[in-house]
Amino acid sequence: MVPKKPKATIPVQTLRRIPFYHQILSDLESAGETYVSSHYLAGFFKIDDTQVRKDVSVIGYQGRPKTGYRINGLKQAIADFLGINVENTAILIGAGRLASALSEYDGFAELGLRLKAVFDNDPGKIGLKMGGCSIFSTDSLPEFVKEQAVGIAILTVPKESAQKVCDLVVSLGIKAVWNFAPTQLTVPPDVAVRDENLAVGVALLSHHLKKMEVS
Amino acid sequence: MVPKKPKATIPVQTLRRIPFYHQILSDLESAGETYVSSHYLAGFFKIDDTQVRKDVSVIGYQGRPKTGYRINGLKQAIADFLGINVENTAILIGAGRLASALSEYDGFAELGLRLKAVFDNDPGKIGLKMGGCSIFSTDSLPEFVKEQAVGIAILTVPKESAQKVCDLVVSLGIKAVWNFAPTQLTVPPDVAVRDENLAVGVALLSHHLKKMEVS
DNA sequence: CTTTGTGAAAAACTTCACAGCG
DNA sequence: CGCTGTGAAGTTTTTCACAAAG
Repeated sequence: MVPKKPKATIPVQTLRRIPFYHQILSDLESAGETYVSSHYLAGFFKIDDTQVRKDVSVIGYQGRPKTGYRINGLKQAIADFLGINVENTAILIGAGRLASALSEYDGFAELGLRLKAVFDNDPGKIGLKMGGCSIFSTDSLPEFVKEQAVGIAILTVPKESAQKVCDLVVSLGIKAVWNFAPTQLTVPPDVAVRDENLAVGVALLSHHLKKMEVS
Repeated sequence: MVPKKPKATIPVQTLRRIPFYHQILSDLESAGETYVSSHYLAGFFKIDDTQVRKDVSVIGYQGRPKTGYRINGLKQAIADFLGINVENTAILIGAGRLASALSEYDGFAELGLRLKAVFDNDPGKIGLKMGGCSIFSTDSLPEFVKEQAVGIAILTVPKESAQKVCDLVVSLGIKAVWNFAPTQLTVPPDVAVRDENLAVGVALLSHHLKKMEVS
């Protein structure tokens, strides 16, 4: 009779899996499905059904024996849990090709991310458009952040300037940094950084290939 | 007196951290440093010094008391361990903007990744160049893979066709898939998939922001 | 009979404590 | 001392076992 379990401490591994659930549920929804089982969801990871059920219980959703989880109900619960319904605002710093690819990425909207502005140092780029936003000079960044609420700073700058730019946005009060530069950033404890480090992908796949050779 | 410890089973978490060590070491090397301590490396993660030393021991490298780890020695050991010295060959499927951003990513070479060819279905793109490679028709993919050894297939196709393309490359014997489409792929157990899923980044950062609001 | 929910057991991962070495 | 290396202890995460419910 108690549908919600706030649960004080959320397992990190669970938190990592939740976005994947959201994506799988979106795909299922598009495919016209309405119910899904923990077993089906577990199949996408190397985990047991039970773990999926524990994860769902952390999210605060309840399924039904025999039928499983209502897809749109669970998807909604995940969205609430993650806060991706609230529409987070974001700015993009560094208007290179990666920025261009990201800004046109249609998944952003679905995840509640709203791109507000793009910044770059190159005078040749200032004034141009990217992903429906104008490109401004990085010099105007402090002013912009003071006027507009910005949730997430997306960094697509060269690795040499990544830490410097990161320090800047942190000093302006931004609490979430999404780093695409191939370098490790250091931030105060109250700021979250997500490193979208391509080296990890290369490394894991390369390791898999090497392991196969041996065995 | 035994410098190497092959160690049968490698902790997954360790495997995830190793690429980050590699990157940090590269940065330190560029900065002209020669030695690094486990304490320094631990500072980039929320982990203890000890864990770093365990990770290094898994890699099979030995440090020196008082001085720490030789940066280029450890970096080399990681490269050997991951197999990124061996130069893995890769092909890119889906010649969109993301592919363009990836193909010009200079970190690939440093990680031993060699892009061999780009494939796309759009006749308007075939024959053009991307990242120093020619763009071929996807129809010619089977033939290409038969002739050339391909380690990694990089998927930058729309999510609707991702699974289909994945099945194709798997059927051609490719054992490592790097998926940039926002969907979950299913593959046989001997094939490794790395999902470079942007939704995870949005979700984790969004959750952090929501958590801050509450507390 | 199938699938969720959950306490208990098992496994994996991290930290502690301290030996060893320069 | 300062820092690595490692067995033991502690914590977190996953799996097992089984009750409950349609």
